[in-house]
Amino acid sequence: MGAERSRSRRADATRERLLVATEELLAERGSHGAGLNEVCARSGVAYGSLYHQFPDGKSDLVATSVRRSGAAIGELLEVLLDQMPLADAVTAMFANGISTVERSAFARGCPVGTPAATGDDEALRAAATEVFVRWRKAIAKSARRDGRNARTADDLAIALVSLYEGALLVARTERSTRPLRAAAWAAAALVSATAS
Amino acid sequence: MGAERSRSRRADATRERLLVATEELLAERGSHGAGLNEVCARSGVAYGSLYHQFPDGKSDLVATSVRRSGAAIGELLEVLLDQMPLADAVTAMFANGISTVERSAFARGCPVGTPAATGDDEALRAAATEVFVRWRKAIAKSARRDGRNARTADDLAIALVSLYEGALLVARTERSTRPLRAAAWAAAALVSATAS
DNA sequence: GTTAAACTAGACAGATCTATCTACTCGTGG
DNA sequence: CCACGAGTAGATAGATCTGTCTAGTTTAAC
Repeated sequence: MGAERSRSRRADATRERLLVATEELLAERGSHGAGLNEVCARSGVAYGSLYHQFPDGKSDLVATSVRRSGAAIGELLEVLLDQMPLADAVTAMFANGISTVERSAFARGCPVGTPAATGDDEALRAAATEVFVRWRKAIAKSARRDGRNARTADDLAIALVSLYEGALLVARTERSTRPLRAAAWAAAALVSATAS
Repeated sequence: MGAERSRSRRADATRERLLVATEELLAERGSHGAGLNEVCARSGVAYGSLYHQFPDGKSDLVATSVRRSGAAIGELLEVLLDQMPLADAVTAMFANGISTVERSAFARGCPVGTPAATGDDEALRAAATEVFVRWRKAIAKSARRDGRNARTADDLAIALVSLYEGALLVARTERSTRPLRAAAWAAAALVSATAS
């Protein structure tokens, strides 16, 4: 489908810089707090270039950023789930979350969940939903492989995604990794408690 | 401490209307998305009155609102934990969350977690932290009463709060109560899995 | 090398945001 | 009754936000 029109290297680099800056700002302050002026300032891209790359404006930029961030995390998750048992992969994902908030000195939360929490924009909401569903499907697949029935696997997957998002939110709010460590422990307990 | 200066009935009513409107808007769109113009429009209070009641402006209003919402939920939680076993109280809190998002047609999330997710304001962050700590302490106390050791009780309490916040976020994003129902199931499983 | 399209650049307009300011009304104590 | 402070009211200022516009630069095809 895509029919991705080819873009020049320079344009690709501009898009990339814009998306990186947007992702950072969204993870820090959500969609309303991420102003396009600051996106441009942080990325070093001129205001006009933004509207050339994203003709539908902020809504387009934000939805694209959420999809991109979500896909990156989803790929990591899928690779981990292919390489190790569910419990270990989940632990690794929480460790990744800890690293994210620590590296940013508790400034950044989840680049998907944070904007989704405040979004009144339909494109953003749809993009975040797609991301959450992808994550959940990957987890549920692994959970079924361990012998759980479909319903249990789905519920477990949904709960793990919710726990991850909530723990990131609380950790960032409290400026402590403790919520993420406690959630990682709980996630492991949950995985083993639901083992067939 | 407090030394709460007495206020007239009229002033109290004005404060109340402002706080109710602020709480709604914060639960819908977070702190950056809740404009003071809209707070006034929704509450029917004039702009000037807002700055009379909350001289420190938005920061003051938002932090007060978060503390108030958090205290109300905390009181409900504490009452439930006094009246029934931990597992039942947790289930009731999730049912309460389901009712919240359903009544607002998935427009509103948690009036504490939603603004906290996007807040770059220190007063807001501190208020939300206080609220989370209060909730967690109530849960941990109940968990210890059931015979869990202090560490397990604390970790369980933190995880349950995170799960609640995350499930509200995901449910609102996906416009479905399924995440909250799955999280309620997971919360119950977690409580029973950690029983001594 | 020339030309057209893709891309970059920043000024500008209109809306909205927070905060302040002055004028007005209400309620209560003397 | 009246005077004074508490509270209400909305206009206004200055900053910031999104989106548009026009002009200039780079890239790639011929």
